[in-house]
Amino acid sequence: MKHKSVSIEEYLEAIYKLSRGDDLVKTTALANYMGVKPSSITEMLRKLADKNYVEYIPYKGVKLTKKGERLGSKITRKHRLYEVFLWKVLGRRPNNIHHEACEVEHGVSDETDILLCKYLGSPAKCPHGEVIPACDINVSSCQACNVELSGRTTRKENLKPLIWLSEGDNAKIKFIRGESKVLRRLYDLGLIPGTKLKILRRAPLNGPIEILVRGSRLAIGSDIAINIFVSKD
Amino acid sequence: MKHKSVSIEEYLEAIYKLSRGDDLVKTTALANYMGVKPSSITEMLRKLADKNYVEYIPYKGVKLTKKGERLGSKITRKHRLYEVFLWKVLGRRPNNIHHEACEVEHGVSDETDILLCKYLGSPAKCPHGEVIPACDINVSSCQACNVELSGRTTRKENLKPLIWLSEGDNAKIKFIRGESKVLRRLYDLGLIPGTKLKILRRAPLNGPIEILVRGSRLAIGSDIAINIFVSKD
DNA sequence: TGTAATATTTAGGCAGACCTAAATTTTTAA
DNA sequence: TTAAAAATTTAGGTCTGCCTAAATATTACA
Repeated sequence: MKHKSVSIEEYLEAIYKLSRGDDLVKTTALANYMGVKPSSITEMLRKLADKNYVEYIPYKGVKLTKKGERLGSKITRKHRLYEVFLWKVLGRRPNNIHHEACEVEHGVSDETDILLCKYLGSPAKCPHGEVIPACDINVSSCQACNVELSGRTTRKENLKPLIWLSEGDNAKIKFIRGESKVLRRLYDLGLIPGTKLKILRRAPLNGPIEILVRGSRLAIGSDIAINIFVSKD
Repeated sequence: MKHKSVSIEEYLEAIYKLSRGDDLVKTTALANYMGVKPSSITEMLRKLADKNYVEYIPYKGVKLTKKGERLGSKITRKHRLYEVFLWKVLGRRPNNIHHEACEVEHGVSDETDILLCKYLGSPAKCPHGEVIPACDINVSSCQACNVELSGRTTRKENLKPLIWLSEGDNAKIKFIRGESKVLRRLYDLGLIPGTKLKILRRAPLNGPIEILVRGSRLAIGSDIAINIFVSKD
């Protein structure tokens, strides 16, 4: 591998955003989002498919592979962490910072990603309210990350935020983000890494999510649910 | 103007670094520094000259115009401030961070530059010991910058750090960087913005600099001199 | 001073990421 | 169900920044 392509990362980030990791994304949607002509999208999708970042069905749409989702969510994460930095640390207003984050995100290293995340207190959302994806260190909580500093490995699975699941989905908790009080609160509810659950009902627009855990119903607010990352089964 | 070119900024940064703003830089020196073939350098220098960023004399070398120096020093500044951030705030080791700063520098906005500078306490050097160029806000000290938050204008002149001058040079102090104690210390020595001076003797390698101010000799350490920015006359 | 070594530029190509215009497929709705 | 509309892809360019090889200018030193 010689020189990582910034535009490949931009495409993956866009597809990640428009698909939430699931649905097929259409050429025109991408073209509008990225501000290029549809024909340029087609061309690039071919290239992404060649490199195994996406599954591309001509005329139908495109969706990320595991590999593409891994990179797409990583770039998205760097973008949003940098936005949080500009906002919380430097005091910038949330408008006007998106563009800067777009330019910088491709240059931020994985190491900076992790250190910045800790420095910012493992934030859950960017200044515009979007979920910050989980890191890819193989830990089950941010607390664990604070303890073992070296000898880190990488997660094999791509995790989804619980709040992205649909009614009826089954999943297993894999990672809990945030300060120790988040972890404790979830522990009290019996929601720890390894716990299996099913989505029963989703209130619209940031309302609570009803889930089934070990046979009993539970409603959790979106402010806490945003810190729960799962693997769908 | 449509889309600012990252590589133009990289060339200007390299020329700035290799020339310290003064001397002619040779094609081969640039080629080695930038890791491209000399023929690519020639081609780019032509383009830079067209855009009035450099004065290019074929077979002889190249040097920055005012405009080129302004941009070259600005990029260098962003690069080094970002390095200080990685080093002092995130705790990264100085080695291995240069590359990341190179990638990110072009995306850092002027506004972030200023806020980051304040946040870091107006640092004088990057982790590798290189001088961080002055900002281009039209103030005579960092203290002034803290006071007037809006209605800022831009300096018309490009300033040089005092420590870059040679024996015999005459100059005028235009800007003093750093916390209030730096300003006070220099004030006690009679070195305030507007003061004219002449370089009498430079000790090698970060030794003190002897200057002539209002008829009397004065020796200032390089740790303090690094915060004095002048216009050569 | 003249010639070999070195530095630099010129000429001609290539790859990436975009574009327009034309062709084709899919969708919509009469 | 089918024709018009919309979406998508194909074909053929452009522009940027790099490369190699060949030509030319400069420098070094015998």
